[in-house]
Amino acid sequence: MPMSESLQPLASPRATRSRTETQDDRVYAHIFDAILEQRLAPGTRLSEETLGGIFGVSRTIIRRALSRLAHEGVVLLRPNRGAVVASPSVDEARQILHARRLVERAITELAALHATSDQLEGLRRMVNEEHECFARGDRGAGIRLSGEFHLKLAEAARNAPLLSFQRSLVSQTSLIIAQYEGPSRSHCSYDEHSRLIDAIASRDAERAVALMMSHMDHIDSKLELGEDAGSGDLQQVFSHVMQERPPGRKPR
Amino acid sequence: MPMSESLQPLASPRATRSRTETQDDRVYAHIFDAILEQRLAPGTRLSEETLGGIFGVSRTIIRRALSRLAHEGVVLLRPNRGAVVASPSVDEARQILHARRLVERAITELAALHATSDQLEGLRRMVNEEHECFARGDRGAGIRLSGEFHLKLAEAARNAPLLSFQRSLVSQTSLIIAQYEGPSRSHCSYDEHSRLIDAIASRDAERAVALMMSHMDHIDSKLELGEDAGSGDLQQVFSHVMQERPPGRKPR
DNA sequence: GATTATGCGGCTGTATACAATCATTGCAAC
DNA sequence: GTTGCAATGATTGTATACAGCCGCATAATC
Repeated sequence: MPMSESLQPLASPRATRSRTETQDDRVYAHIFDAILEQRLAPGTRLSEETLGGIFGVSRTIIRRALSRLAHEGVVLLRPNRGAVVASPSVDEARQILHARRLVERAITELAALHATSDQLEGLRRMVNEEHECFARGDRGAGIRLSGEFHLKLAEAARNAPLLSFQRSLVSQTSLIIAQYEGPSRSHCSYDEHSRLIDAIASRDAERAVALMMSHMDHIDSKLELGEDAGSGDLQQVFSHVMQERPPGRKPR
Repeated sequence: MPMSESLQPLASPRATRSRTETQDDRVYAHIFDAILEQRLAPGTRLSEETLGGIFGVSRTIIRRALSRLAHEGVVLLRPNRGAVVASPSVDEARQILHARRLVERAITELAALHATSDQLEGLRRMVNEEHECFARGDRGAGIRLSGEFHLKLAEAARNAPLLSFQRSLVSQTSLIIAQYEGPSRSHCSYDEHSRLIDAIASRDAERAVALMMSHMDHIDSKLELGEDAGSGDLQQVFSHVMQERPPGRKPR
């Protein structure tokens, strides 16, 4: 089959993407978004052949996309056993959130130094978009946009390695939120993002960092990363190691 | 050709590697080490076919290895134009070193909390090995081992995302050292590493961090990241954008 | 003589065929 | 009824064939 142009599933998930993008980027982005928006639950198997069928490309492309996703930690690649959507354990979640605090602090400081007015404008637009998403109840897109806000901020910090690390942390955080968010669901108050931008715009690094840290506290407090001490629910305890299975499963 | 066992070039570059490791890892490690030990200079082209011939594997494997290396920033993957050994610009170098300070601080604090005596033992052994390398004048292996020390430390910090980020930063730092190190070449004093271990072993996080930061200062001071203001040497200025060429090149 | 076409060689991008591996299921033995 | 084993099916790991792109070199033109 010579690379049929058919089956092109929906246009690019979001508007802003280069025209020169290659196939892999398209596939990568689609799977990525699907995971972050929870259309693919943690633990879901990602068969190369199936995905190849869906996107109309060969396994080669899918494989590369999965490899990238694995590098970012949103997909787990088990040798000879295929790929699954990652489901961070409570301990992993703590590590990720800890790392993220460090990075967010650094990024905030740098952004307060280097952010251009264009970038600040872009950030404000993004907050509005995020606000709209939550207003109309699109939780998945909200989580994703909230993540993209932090990514845009990282861009403003002008430090490539930090940006790339942040990308991986934000992705994984989104996964954690999707997995562990408590019943409150009030959510990443766009208001916090908004005030953060104000502080950065006025070049007040200290205040910006303080806001960011309290923002992080907020996120942590909404998660239910219990004490991990025997919840009694086996299903829950082994969720990070369990395969997904069709509802009616037989024990043996 | 069914995967000829021939051409297996030298055993694994270092002793400690799992038996279950796949071909990939072997190729990856070889190229990685070659770059860090400067047997492959920045800018060198890495042809898939050539490498495949050398290691006796197909381009598929080489491609994966190169992709991993690109993720870590030691290889630059130019679409349709092949891979080259990365040569960080002065600005990129600064970003990397900045990020590294952040990470090293965090890692040092965590290591002071969590390092086990086994890990401390391993660190001390590593410092000795490093010492021997410099003693017998093996600069390449010295740089590599010095990097591995910082990686082992990151392991002791028990934070997977930080470890993986550190891996990428250390690799790139090695590249920077190889590229920009001044004439002094006195080098990453193993003594500093040694005293750092002492501080961590005595759980004195504050002192450990102070030592680490002065260690970072030391590294910075040995680099010649000039003011970047017209060094006059075009070759140098455009090194990050320039193709490598055989010595006898004609202008047009 | 300088500048722009054009053909050629080498290399990468993609798809696919084949081999190896793992998980599952059914059967036999205890 | 449970446990261990072997065949089977599905899925990934690897190699390779083919197509397309890039850059260089030669050749043609102004």
